[in-house]
Amino acid sequence: MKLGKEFYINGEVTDLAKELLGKYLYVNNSVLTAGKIVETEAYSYKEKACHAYNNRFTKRTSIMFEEGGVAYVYTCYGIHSLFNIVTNKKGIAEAVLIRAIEPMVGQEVMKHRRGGNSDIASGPGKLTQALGISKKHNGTFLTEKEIWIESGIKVDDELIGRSKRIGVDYAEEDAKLEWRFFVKNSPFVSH
DNA sequence: GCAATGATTTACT
DNA sequence: GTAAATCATTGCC
Repeated sequence: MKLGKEFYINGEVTDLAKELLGKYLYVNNSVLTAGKIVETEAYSYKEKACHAYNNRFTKRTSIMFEEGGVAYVYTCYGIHSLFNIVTNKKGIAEAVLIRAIEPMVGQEVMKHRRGGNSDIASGPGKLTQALGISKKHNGTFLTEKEIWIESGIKVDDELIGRSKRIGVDYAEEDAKLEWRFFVKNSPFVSH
């Protein structure tokens, strides 16, 4: 069942990041592809690792201030597109980064998009490549029919791992926040 | 206009 | 384990 807007608007961003584990991410751009979310990270205007830290409002971050339920896609290291889900109410800049999925639908297409590599979506840049997500999806409503989330299996609390976020060492004390969530023992989380 | 720098991946030693 | 690839965004001049 497709998640409605209310899911993205209510609740703490860290709780949402955790709840997204086990749900299904669908992308339909000419071909339908989907996977189970197995790794996420939370970002908030309250901490330094976030692009919109301290309500920093630029052309890029403006999308994070929108109402929850839209996609925030941006380019990292000039090469990779990273896919985030904007959460919370309009004016509150928070988002969940999707870091890894377990391929479920359209695996052959995803593998082909990844250059035949069987390591399909174990990382934020890999996942967008496999699903065909690019910057043109920035601002896409997840309540529409191009990208959406469906409720999946509930991941048992005991199977949810928690750690510091990846690649945010520059964020000083906020780099220590344990805002990364992943499914324990899953071979599909990032390396 | 210009220089600095990543919410990464890949290939190599 | 380490390093190169590679460019949009940002902030400052």
